[in-house]
Amino acid sequence: MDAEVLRTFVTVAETGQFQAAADELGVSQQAVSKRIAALERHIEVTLLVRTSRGSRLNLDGQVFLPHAKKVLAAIEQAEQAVRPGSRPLRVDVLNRRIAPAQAVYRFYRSHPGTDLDAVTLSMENAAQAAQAVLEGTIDASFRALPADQVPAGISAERLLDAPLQLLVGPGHPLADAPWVSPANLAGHRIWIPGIKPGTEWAAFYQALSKTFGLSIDALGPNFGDEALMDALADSASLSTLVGSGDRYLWPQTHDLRRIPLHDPTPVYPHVLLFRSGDQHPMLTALRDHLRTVGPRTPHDVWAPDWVDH
Amino acid sequence: MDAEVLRTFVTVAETGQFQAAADELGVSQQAVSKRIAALERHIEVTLLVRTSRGSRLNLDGQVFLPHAKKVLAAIEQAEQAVRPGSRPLRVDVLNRRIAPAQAVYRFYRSHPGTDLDAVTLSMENAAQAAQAVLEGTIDASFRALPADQVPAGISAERLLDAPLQLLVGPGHPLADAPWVSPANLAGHRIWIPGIKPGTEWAAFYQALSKTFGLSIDALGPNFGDEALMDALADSASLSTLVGSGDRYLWPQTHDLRRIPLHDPTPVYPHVLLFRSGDQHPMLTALRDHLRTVGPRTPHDVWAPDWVDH
DNA sequence: ACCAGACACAACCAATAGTTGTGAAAGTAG
DNA sequence: CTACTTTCACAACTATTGGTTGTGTCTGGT
Repeated sequence: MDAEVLRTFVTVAETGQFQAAADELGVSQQAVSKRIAALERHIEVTLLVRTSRGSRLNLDGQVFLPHAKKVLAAIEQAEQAVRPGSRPLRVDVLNRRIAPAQAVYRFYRSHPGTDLDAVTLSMENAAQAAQAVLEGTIDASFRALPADQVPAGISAERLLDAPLQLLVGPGHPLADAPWVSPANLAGHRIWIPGIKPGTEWAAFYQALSKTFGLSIDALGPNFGDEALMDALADSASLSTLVGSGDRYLWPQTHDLRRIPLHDPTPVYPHVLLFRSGDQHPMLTALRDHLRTVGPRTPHDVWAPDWVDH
Repeated sequence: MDAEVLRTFVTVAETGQFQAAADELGVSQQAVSKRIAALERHIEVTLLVRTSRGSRLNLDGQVFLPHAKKVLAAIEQAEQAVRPGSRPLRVDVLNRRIAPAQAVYRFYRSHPGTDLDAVTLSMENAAQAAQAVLEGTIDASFRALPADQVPAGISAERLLDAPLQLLVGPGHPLADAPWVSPANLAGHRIWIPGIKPGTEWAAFYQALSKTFGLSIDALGPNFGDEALMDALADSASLSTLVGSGDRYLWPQTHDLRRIPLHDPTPVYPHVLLFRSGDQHPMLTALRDHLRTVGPRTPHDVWAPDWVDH
């Protein structure tokens, strides 16, 4: 039972002759004859009355015709359902609080009619996220995956740089500085709780530390934002690093200060991972959008050298 | 897009591995692999994630699976729809007033749950009815078709003999006879209006006339039963021939007499025409029924020699 | 490190579906 | 009534497809 055979039958039924159906389908009349014969042999019922001036449906043919059309419609629907763009693009935004989620949300707002799922995978590290993309669990993921770890079949495009800012309590020496260079953070205690070893976060902060000679304490479990903010507010020496994108997400209840970093500006580089050759129009639009909006700070930016080549 | 391919996909999706699906479908693992690959190539989307411990559906596969099942269900339905017996048997009973209609009705009553359409075709003659059967417009027809005119592909079985009776007015010489031999009708005026030339009726009455030396006036249009009954009631010499099966259908308003014919009993032989090899269970049941009920008068019966060999 | 399980690739073979050429049947025109 | 046209079917051939077996690669477990 082949779609082409059913299509042939429907065409013959509608045109009333084999030759016309053959022309319409772009095959020879004999091929149509064979297909119909095969169909009739398969269902063990003759469907058409052949005369010397065309063919008409008999009773069984009249019964079968709507069913054949229904099958064809179902096939059409099935093919449609998996056509690129007919289901929402599923993007892993890492964490709803930070830059990728905001970027995707802005994209969603600026593209009316888009259908898009922003999800947060509980993936340990970027490699696992890449695997999830490859396996089709999600369509794309914002991660900081080292270029040499991008698996075959996955494309990676650095599309979103999130500048880091220093977050300190009111008693911190840098509390009133307009900005600070990362090099000048050497010696300061920087606490970034909840970074798991082996993740791209760990690698990122390790690279940052090494480049600027910092001592970042990025171990231990995630104690929650409240605990961190409490600690910052109480301490005259403790600081942490946050993405500038999540500005409004940190409650102002603790009178914490955000100090921009410049000269250079360390950015957390978000690489969009997606299946190579994925034709989903929403994916193309998202990439175009991010490339156009240009969230990547153009000059005097630092990022780990293992991103992008 | 082939049913077998979709079935394979569904099986793989449900078993979780190619090998198990292959076993279930009775083909090799490689064949399953090829089929899935062909399907994915056709819809230009990968549906399954292959791992070393089986295969799982990806997002597109999950979307596609119910559609594939729906297509298979539609195919199943389509095949079911034309399976012998899934639609009512369509029998041409020639004329609702006479023997075939009654026989079919009795069959219908004695077979609960049967689904059957008794129709009256406006066919000029038996050959056309046979053609209609052949073309599948109807499934069977009760006719008196000469055996040598049965077209290829049609089977004919004489299943119903309708004995003729003489219908006369009260003033007719035979009005009070308990029965009469057809040979004794020679010389009597017999009027059977509405017989068209070239039909099996005309041939039947012609054969009857010739055999018993009768003079049957079977020409002219059908004036309607009322006109015929009026004429019979008024005349002391006019008679007509009717089937015994339609006994109760002739109103008794005219005080007409029915005289049975015997020695021999002329019967109108109904041959059931149907497509050779038709598997419709209702058709088989109808034939069995008629053969068992045995409407064919067993002895001393006359019928034209061109029926049944 | 090795083995077992799972899927893909390659080579080969049989069956299928297409092609062209031709024929029979039946309606149509001269 | 014959010749022509149209329609579908059949036959022979070919190309493609879909199946098989044999083998390879990858991965997870022992």
